[in-house]
Amino acid sequence: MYALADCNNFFVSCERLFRPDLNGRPVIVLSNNDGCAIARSNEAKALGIGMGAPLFKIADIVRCNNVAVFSGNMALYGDISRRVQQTLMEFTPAIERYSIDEAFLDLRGMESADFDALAKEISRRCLRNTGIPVSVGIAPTKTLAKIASKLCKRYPKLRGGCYMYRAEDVEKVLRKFPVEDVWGIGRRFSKRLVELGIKTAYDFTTLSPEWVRAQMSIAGVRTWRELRGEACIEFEQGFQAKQSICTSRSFATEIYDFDALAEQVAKFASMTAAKLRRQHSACNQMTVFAWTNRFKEEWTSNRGNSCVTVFETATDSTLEMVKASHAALAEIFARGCGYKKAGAIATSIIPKDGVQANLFGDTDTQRHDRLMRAMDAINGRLGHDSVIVASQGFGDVRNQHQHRSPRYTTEWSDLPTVSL
DNA sequence: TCTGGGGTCCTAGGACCC
DNA sequence: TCTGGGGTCCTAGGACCC
Repeated sequence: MYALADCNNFFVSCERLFRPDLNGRPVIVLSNNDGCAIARSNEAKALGIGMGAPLFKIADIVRCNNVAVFSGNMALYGDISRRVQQTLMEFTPAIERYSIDEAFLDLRGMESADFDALAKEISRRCLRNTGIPVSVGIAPTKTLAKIASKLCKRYPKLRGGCYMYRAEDVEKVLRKFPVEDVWGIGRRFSKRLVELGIKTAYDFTTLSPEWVRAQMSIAGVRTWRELRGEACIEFEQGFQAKQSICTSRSFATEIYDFDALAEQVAKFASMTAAKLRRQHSACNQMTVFAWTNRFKEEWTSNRGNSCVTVFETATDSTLEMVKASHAALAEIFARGCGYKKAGAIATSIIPKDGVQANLFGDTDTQRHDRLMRAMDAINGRLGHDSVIVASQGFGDVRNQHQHRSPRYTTEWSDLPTVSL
């Protein structure tokens, strides 16, 4: 059996921890630049605010219904997420952290347990320890556990825990479960399936595996088998190094100036390098991209561009990556273009201790390593961006966060920024 | 006026090799 | 005049997830 623990409306629940007055009121949390609603309380969902709805399109609903609005506060959410996970660890060390608000638990070996009681107890203890409401589904496959946890949200009677295993019960649930809500069946395929009359998860399980394979490739077959009770999505415990690392942002206003954009891109490359070092990796390649505003007609003929840099030797050096980002941007930058979003992606990632030295390289890797260690140590103690590469610039922040709550649980003390 | 950020996996097709 | 077969690797694009 697998359990899925899914935090309800997670970002909203985090904000409410410190603002209990908001219980019962519609609340939303916004994406970067206060762009879209990316978390909604049940009250906000009931008002018809969709996932990803742009703020300007729901401005009237927000105003007329006294919706509480927050900018995303990832420092807070990350910390609360860690605390929820700590509570989950009280039940088993076999935990797969699937996202900031979801984790799978591997319950194999606990067959004698009363799983329905266990599901409810996990939920109860998470709420008690952290204040976050959590839906816990237990089932023989990950895909079914996801469905079981969704049932908890739909039926408060379940008290946060749902154990689903008997074939006839599963079938009863699947017959009513919309195919588009199944984990692994996204917008594209569910549209096609519904057009073919495949409306529920149960309908999907009645298709032939050959048809599913041909139409939806092996990922589709995996979902098909999981719904039929055959576990075939692996449980991934412990730390997994990322195979690609991306840092990107949209800008509040379009950037036309090369130097201004180069500063932003330098910042992204620098953040990507720091993330690489945090997981003890180095990358062989970096992609720099700069896109125009995809919602604006005038840019349909010029969507922007991207450029791949291949390093002679795999690197995690901020200096090298910032330098490369500048050169890459120079390759793709077009005068007269209004850039709305840019980023830097590290790919072809390998463990840092497996880096092959390059016979002909002229970078003094050991000096870079020492410098990066010092930089990370200072930034770790004094707050990130205490020491930066000068080409990142000191320009004002180009993002909007009008509704940011305090970083209640992780605030750095008010140390001054140190420039070296 | 205003539209997020960060990932994974699979497949098809081209380049290249012998 | 005639122009193979089999394999690997890489990349771009598309699907999915939160």
